[in-house]
Amino acid sequence: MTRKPATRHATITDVADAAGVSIKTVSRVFNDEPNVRPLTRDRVVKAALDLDYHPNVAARSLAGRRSFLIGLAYENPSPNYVVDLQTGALERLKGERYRLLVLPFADVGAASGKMQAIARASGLDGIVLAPPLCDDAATVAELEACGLPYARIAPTTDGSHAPDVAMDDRAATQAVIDHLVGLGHRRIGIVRGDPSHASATARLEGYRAGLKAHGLTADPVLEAQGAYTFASGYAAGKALLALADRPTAIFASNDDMAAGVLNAAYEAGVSVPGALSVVGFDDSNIASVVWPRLTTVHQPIREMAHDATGALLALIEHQEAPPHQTMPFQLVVRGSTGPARA
Amino acid sequence: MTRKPATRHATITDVADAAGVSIKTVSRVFNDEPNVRPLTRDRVVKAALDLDYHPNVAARSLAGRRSFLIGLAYENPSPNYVVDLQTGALERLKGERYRLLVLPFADVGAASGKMQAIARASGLDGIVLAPPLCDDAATVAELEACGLPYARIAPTTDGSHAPDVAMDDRAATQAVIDHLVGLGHRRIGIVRGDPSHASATARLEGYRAGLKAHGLTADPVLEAQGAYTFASGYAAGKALLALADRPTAIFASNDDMAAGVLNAAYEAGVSVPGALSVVGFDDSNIASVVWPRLTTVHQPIREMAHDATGALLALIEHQEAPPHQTMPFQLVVRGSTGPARA
DNA sequence: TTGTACGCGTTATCAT
DNA sequence: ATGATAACGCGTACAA
Repeated sequence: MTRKPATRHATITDVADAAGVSIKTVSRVFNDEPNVRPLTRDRVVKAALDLDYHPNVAARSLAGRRSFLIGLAYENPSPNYVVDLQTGALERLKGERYRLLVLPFADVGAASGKMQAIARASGLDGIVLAPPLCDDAATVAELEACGLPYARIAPTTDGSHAPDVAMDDRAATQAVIDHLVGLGHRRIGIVRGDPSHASATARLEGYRAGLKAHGLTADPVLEAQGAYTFASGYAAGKALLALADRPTAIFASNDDMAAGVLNAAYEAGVSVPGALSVVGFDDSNIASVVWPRLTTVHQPIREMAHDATGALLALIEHQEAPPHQTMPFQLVVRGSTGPARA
Repeated sequence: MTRKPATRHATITDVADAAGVSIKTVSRVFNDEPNVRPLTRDRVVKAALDLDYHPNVAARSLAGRRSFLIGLAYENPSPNYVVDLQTGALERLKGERYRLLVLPFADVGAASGKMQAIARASGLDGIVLAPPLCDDAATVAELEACGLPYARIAPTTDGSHAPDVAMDDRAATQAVIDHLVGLGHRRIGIVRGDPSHASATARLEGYRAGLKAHGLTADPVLEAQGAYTFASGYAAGKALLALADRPTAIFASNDDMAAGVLNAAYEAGVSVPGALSVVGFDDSNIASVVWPRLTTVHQPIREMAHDATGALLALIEHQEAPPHQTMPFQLVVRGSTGPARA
């Protein structure tokens, strides 16, 4: 077993010496700055290659006053959602000098008011806020106050000057109701999302508005409370199916809960979509993994995370953000919905 | 709209002045070094609080020659697995000064040979390697050569001096076979995992050894190839069920594929567990979300990630790693397995 | 127990 | 187009 030689890594000075230029010129080359002759550039590049030189991140951060680190803050119980989020952000960062720090929180309370401290402790250049943090007034106010650049993914509330990439949850949910009513359903239940997520409210509103648009009256009994988790969907589904006058269709405010409803239906011996139609929201991985496959609203989380990250970069580098962006939603009809029984 | 005041953050010098001490003393306080009178310490702490002082991460990294950044490298198609991995690592880091950089790779090839460059580009102090990267000879050799501290999660191969937290995949799979044979199954199929994952081989070996232990001969026809994804499991399940002399039980090398098999069974009108028993591996989120719930091997991924991260920290800070650790596995029997038909 | 002085490897300013 | 030199904010010998 050989001892690791304490090889000092090559520094910018080494490269400068080897290339016969000053360190400033090397710096220019590595920062794609103008005013360096192609020939000089080549010499520097070659010297760097020879010496296996890599700029020191810490030194760059210290001198440049920026870390090239951005955070992705979220509080979401669904692994599928989380991975989509990360993937989108990471994809945008590919090829950039920025790196991503993931910042999961157990609940909004754990993040609220501490965001600035976390950002400084980690030396972040900016933060991408995913639901429900992006809708937390305290968090937004804090970030706004301390001037840290941030962007929001799928916010449902206003009151922020930060760039964001949103989707119209309310309209999407209305489209769900249209679909179900079109299949002949009249008694439609809902499993509400975690009330601390603003999206839960938007979807509930869309549900009610959808019913109203078709001349149906919302029945409080059919509005079961969930928490965006599989277990909560299962429990809510069980309750809904135990109703004397039970619904022929259930809209779950996300896919994980819809999967729970599906399970409750199996247990109750209610066939889907024969005796019960089920709709989810998100079109996350799980929607295509359960049986029958879920009819759901496709929410382009990856793209949203991607674009929000891009907006944040623009904000950091040019102090200006692209305009507010709204993504189109799309109802994906699969096997879990069918005509209402005559 | 108020303009953000260009407030220079307080530095260690400001705190030193305010507390009437030297910067070295402040440094001592913030690094929990001995030899500072309680009274002095209090003065420093108070001054820091007043000035809202937070140590500058970049300066610390530069002067201290370490970034307090560790990477978590993986290549895994299952969101559930990935989130468990991250959660475990993050839990261990809670309260420490270290931060986590996630490093997902599209495939081992994308990581192989580039790990060192990535580490230097991001200024990592160390890396946690998850499957299948932890079993990639090139990656391990590279890390070994450049002397970057690393730890491995659930490795299936040897040839590394790094600490690791493993599980006996082979024995676990044998236990699966024991369970199935105990239920009267004789014709047992397998959906193999992605061959680039060493775990796929270990599980295949366990499968074969399990059969042999019960005097059963392995039938190549029953060894379908999968890739650890839902879709691959679905395809493999379909193929297995289309066999003239089809299996009465199928062991899928991970839960995602087991869910795929379940879907294939539904489509083929084969009832589970009535006409077909299905077993997964991992006990990831999806195992409890499909119907029927999957009998599977519980792999404590979070704990493994947690402990491997801890081992890495020990390696970084004390140049010595805790001994190799093996986690116990556990067969979780749920609804997807039942007695073989007479 | 406390302080001084230097170095870490860059970026940035201002010459040239 | 290029270079000299001063920050950047902190850790660390070494001294007191």
